Amino acid sequence: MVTIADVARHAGVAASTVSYVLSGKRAISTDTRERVQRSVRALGYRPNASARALASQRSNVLALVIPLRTDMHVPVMMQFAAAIVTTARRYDHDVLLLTADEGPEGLERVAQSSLVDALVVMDIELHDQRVPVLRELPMPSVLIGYPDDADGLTCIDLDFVAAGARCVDHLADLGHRSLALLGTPTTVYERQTAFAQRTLTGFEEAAERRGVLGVETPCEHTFDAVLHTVQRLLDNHPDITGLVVQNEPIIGPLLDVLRRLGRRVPEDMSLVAICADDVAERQVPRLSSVTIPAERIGGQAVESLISKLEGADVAALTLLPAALTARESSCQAPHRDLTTA
Amino acid sequence: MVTIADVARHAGVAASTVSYVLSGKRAISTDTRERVQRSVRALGYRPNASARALASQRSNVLALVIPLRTDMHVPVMMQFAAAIVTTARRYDHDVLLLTADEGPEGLERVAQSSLVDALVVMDIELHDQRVPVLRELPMPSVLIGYPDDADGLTCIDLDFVAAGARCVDHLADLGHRSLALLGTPTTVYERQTAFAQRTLTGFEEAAERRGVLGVETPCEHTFDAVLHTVQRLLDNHPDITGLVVQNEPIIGPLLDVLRRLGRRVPEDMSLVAICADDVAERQVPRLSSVTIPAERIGGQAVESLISKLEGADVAALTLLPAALTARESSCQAPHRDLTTA
DNA sequence: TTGAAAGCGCTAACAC
DNA sequence: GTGTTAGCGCTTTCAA
Repeated sequence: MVTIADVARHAGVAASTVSYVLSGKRAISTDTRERVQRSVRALGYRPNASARALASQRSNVLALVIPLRTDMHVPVMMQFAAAIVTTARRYDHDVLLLTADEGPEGLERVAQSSLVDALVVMDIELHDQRVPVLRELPMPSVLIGYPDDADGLTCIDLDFVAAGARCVDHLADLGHRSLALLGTPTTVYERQTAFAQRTLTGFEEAAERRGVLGVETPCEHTFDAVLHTVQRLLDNHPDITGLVVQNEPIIGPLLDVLRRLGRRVPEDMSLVAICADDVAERQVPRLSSVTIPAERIGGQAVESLISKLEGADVAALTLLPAALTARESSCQAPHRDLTTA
Repeated sequence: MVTIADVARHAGVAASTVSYVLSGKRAISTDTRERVQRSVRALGYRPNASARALASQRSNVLALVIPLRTDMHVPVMMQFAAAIVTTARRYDHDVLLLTADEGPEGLERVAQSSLVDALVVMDIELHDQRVPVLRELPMPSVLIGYPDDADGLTCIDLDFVAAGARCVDHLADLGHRSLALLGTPTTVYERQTAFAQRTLTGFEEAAERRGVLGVETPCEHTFDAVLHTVQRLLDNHPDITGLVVQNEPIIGPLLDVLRRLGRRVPEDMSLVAICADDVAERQVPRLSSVTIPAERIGGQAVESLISKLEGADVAALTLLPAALTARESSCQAPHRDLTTA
């Protein structure tokens, strides 16, 4: 292994000079700098990460806490992870992967052992056990998600309340009077996962405000679950003409089920999804949707963290606006036969 | 920050004694051990990861190189990642997440800076640029995937040649004479991704051996792509009655397309997928499939790596057998009208 | 503009 | 069974 001392000897300078050339933290004469750089290349020197971290009190590693549960095995998680790793690398940081089931102790472990400099935490619940822990940790963190008590924490997320409301408004504007939210699996609500709960809130409030019926139901990922859920929904509420879907894996099956039940999309049933744009666009018909800007959220989470590491202040809460793109799956509500009313 | 010296002082012993209590690397009297453990708890001591890594030459971190490309944004990757992280934690290791597009330099970077002790590399290509690099790296690695020149490397994967062949055999046994492999997107083949190429090989060899027609076609992830690919396939080869699918995201759309084209599954068209079991089981009809044992592969990859770190020899190549589970999507080939032959 | 030297917090060889 | 001590490879203060 090549050490900084080897480079120093080769270049005929002190080890500290090599260090300063590499870090740029003090002025170096052009001659010395070039000599050192040549030696670095000649010897193939790579600074030892542990030594550097020990001396500088900075590991240049961020923790990423991600849910690896089955009810969350969805492509959008990969998009978040990709954005976070890519952005971290741009700021010369690496990413340590933690699963959510390590729990609060996992956060304490990596933070208090100085394995990482900062944390990105996903899959936030409204009353998240990790929130008080994060608050006490001696290092910055960013939550992707918005818990109930976010005091003293930095949160970034899509404004899911607005997302739920935006879907209702879109459908209500088209004349739909009875809507349903087809949500995530039950376990996600039971955990009080923030994005799901907030969407519910937005959906309810908007339905109330617009004076339309708003029914909510969770839905598991199997085809049969989709079939039965939709059947029950339409049996109990035959007037429903508008569906809001927040459940990526069931989108394909759902379209299929509606076809089987003889409901044309959008003529008989309008659909709006909350999902990644590419998912919405590769369906037939292409879905009207509120996009989940995973890249932007992930990228901004890392940038906030880097800013905090540099001592800057960052916004406590960033809720990205929920933009709806109307595509082919939603249209004017079917004409209601007023004589039967 | 609480250091080992603080604990030593509190317990009235030398720092090295604390270290030995923690590591168990030498005998300690019960009395001393308990006193030290009490001090550790009382002070909330956590060993500093960098200091430990620097002194012991072990970071206790594994690198995981995973593809975060769009053509790979599939749940099975999450399953691999989950298994790898979970198993690593069981052996007291953490996982550093690298994206495949860091390339060979990324591997050198984390290895030569001693950021990690060992590497798990996924998404292997037949002629993978990283293979020669891994061979020269001063630390163990395990490939999930099987490149052409695997000399001196440790590889673990499903036996995809056998998987492709197993699907053909299953369908041929049922009397099907014309088969097609509906594969991954073109880019995956262009990169010569190992699992896709080897499946192709197995499919071809088995078709040849069984004397049946075996047509192959890539397929993108959009609904339209599936529709056009299948249409073209059936136009060019109207005799095809058996389909092998190796493309998780299109499974739903494919079933839909076949229905639209008036082909009942399995009566008119038998289907066998190469995918995770849960995906196969949540379709209607439930799919006959060769499972991708992501948990087992990921778990075993980490265990091999841990063994190697401990100096043990491990098998150079582990190909897990391809087991086919017959479900509802495959059956006897439809009766052929011999008069038209 | 550069060098010397003191740590950073831990492990492990050596000594008793 | 336990303590002493010399590093691990780097950063950064202090001094020149």
